[in-house]
Amino acid sequence: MSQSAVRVHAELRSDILGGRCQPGARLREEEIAERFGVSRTPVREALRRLEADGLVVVTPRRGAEVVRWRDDDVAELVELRALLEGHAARRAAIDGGVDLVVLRELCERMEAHAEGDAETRGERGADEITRLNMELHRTVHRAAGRLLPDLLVRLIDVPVVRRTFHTYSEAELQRSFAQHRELVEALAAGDGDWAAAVMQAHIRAAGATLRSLRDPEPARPRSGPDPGGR
Amino acid sequence: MSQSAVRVHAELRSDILGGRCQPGARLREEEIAERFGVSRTPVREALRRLEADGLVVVTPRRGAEVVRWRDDDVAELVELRALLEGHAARRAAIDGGVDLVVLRELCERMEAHAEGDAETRGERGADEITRLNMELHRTVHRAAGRLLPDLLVRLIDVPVVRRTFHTYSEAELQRSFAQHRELVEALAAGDGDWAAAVMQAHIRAAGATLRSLRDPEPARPRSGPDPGGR
DNA sequence: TCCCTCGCGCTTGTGTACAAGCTAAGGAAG
DNA sequence: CTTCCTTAGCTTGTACACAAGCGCGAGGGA
Repeated sequence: MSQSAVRVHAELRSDILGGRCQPGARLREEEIAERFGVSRTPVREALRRLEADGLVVVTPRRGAEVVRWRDDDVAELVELRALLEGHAARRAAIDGGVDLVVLRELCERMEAHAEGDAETRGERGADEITRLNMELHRTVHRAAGRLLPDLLVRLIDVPVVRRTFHTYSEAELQRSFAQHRELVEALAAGDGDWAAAVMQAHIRAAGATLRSLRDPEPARPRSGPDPGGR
Repeated sequence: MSQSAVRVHAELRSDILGGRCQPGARLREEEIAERFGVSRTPVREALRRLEADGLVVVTPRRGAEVVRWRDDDVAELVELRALLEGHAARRAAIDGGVDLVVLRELCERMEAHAEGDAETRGERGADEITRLNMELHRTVHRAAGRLLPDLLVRLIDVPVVRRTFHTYSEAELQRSFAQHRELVEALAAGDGDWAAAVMQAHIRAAGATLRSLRDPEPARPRSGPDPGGR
């Protein structure tokens, strides 16, 4: 799985996370194989890995399709992230094995990226901020243990989470940055409870944005099974 | 992946969980293919799924080997199980969507299996108790959400956890059963904090047994990187 | 007009052959 | 005798071909 399969996996993953694949879209093996100029074998491998990542659902004789997130799933997602990332922050603060220099640098780079006017920043800036933010969180997770990061992948590498920063208002963005700074401060102080609390607030704030975003969005006509068609 | 791959996956999984595969043992594709009378293709699929389950580790050009658990991994495992299963119990108690009848029946069947003398019970009885216990826990998880059960699979379907009941003393077994009963009572009462506390105690008690078990066991000479070979 | 059934086509599941890379053993040189 | 290099074998990665199942549409009958 070293060469082709890895490439296909990474590419498809990026497509799904970046929203370039509609939720529910079928992923036919041969089509993907043709697109990447490889055979179906590495494609199958990539799809199975995406399934393990929780990004696609594969049904025995029907193939793979991009996973669809329901509203209650999103609510549970936020709940579990708050629980686990809060725990991660506490452990990182207590164990003291987290690299504060790296964290502060990530904070600075994020803030620098947001410096420009929100209008001129565009999608590209939001993508970069998203990347840096995920890197920051991941750094905390790694400091908290070996099993935890693998568990959190399924909760964080999710389209729904990935798009959050694209929708943040200026105020929400600033609050997010402030929470990052406070988190670093709590970690530096070795205060587990403080770190956990900040992280929980951070996650739940993002959750609130997500919720308000998903309510008023009738963009797609067929968002559910149409009830009685006549 | 519907027929052969599923069978191979299930079989290998059972072997690993049952301790019939040494941790660190290499799993060569052709060997397995021959054993099951299939080609390497479904075997590869099964191995990738086992990797997703966290039961094997596959290195790019070296193939798959049964995962090895270090002592700190086990400690973290207990920590995370206490956190997540505690949360699951709380949610199940609050939401009230858990089937108490099923839970009580599982309790009864477990206790019935333990009725016989510990000597006459043997391995077979411990296996059955393990199965029932996992079914009980899983029932609680399912009542707590849709994402949580998938997350917990990686923490529960683990050789070390699976073997717990084989090592319980009579007293530990009875305490475990009592905690199950108390958990059901807390769930019936809809008391989230109570349920979470019982579950946490239940998990951590098992963790203590695990710890005491792994300390005095110099069975394998090479348990670590031998320091200085001369 | 509606429903049931038959059959065709598309997609995935599996088997097989070949290519590529890693490991380890053996030989030659210092 | 030790060490490095070469080569051979083994194992995984990929391509390709065939088999099997499922869905969907067309056609016929009630």
